[in-house]
Amino acid sequence: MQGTEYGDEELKKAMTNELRQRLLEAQKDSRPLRVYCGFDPTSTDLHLGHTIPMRKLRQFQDLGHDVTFLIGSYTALVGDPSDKNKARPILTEEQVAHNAQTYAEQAFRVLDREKTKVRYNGEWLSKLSLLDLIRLGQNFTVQQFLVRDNFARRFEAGEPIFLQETFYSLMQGYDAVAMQTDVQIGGTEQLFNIIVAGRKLQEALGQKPLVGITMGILPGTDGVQRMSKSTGNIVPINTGAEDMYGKLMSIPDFAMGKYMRLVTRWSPHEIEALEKEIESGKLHPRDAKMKLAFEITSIFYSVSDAQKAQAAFVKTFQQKEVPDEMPEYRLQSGQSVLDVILAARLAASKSEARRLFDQRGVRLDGETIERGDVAFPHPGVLQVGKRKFLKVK
RNA sequence: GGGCGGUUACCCAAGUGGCCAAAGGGGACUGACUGUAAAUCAGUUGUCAGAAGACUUCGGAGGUUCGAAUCCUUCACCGCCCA
Repeated sequence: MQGTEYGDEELKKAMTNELRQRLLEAQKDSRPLRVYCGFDPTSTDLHLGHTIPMRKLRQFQDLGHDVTFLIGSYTALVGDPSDKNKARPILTEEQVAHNAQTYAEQAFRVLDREKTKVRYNGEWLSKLSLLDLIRLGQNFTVQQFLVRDNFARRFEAGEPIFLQETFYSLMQGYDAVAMQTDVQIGGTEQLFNIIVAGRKLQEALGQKPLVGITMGILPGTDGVQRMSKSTGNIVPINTGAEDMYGKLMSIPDFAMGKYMRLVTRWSPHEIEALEKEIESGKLHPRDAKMKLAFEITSIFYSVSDAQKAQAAFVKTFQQKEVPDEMPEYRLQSGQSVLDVILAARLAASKSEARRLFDQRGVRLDGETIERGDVAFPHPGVLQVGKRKFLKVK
């Protein structure tokens, strides 16, 4: 149960026991457990935070269980209140469809394509009638929802709680019913949806309530706030090995433990051993972080990609040399340095580019260029900031 | 339906007629240093202009004023209380 978090010891014990029992039963009946985790396609990029439950799915998969990657095509229309302190904007069906496609592809960086069922919850949710929905709702009271931490906080703070947000839990609970789920995985913020809604509906509809596994929350690159696109601290999956490696090297030292526990394939013993080595001074924190970055990068890319990324990192940031590979740009006559930076999109606007000059962040073959409005001196390697390189020919 | 309060830049959040391109925090970016794109320290963070300055921005539209994010009207959305 590495990386799980329930916020309540009793619950953790209960779920651990139930899972154990369920595994035994399944073994006796020689059938795999039906395990799923739902992802709402609310953006186009999956990031490391998303992959935590995905990796738990993968573990089940590797143990021979029946894993479903559920795309919340319908729930995304409603918007999950769980991971926000305010309601999410509601997406259109087109947006959802588009995002859903990109999600499934990215998911296979973690999951075994052959063994994974990809389903959309619109499959069954779209068929529910109003009466069905009412019947589902009869299993819950408003008070039960108000107790939920996320709602309680917003209620206290006088922030909006939309009625449709309560449907969200019902819908997710119904997913569990529709798939006759044995085990559901999600982040800790899914506790209510999984443990309350899912289990309760299953029981009400004559199914055995699922075992909920809730995973700890991964902080973003700032090390503190939850990884999320809107706080701008994500490590996207489809970002390329080098960028992923670099972004991981930029997490604060104190966040390494969480990343090791939640994202790597390392065992608890290995992690403890590493941490001891760091503490005793035997292992340099930087080297530990490099191991971490290497491990995580190689999960999503290949080992050789990770090696390349590491080599490039060492070269550019530790030895401050020019990387082997970089985009090229063909200089046109009459272009100033500023023109080149804009044309190659190394800065978002002229003002931003100017600031970079003022801050002494622009170099050509190692020589700082003080102003942007001069003609491009000569072909060479243009460096903008720490990590943007351009071979100008 | 009535009363009151709110809508500010990437996010959170101050600002209630000129000193506001708009405090503060987060994020992001740059530099120094280093142990790394960590930590720490310093700086930057609307656009355009070499500087002076100009232009656009504070939910939308209109208005008052020499001058508005700040006042008025109206529209939209949200919260609270009452029904």
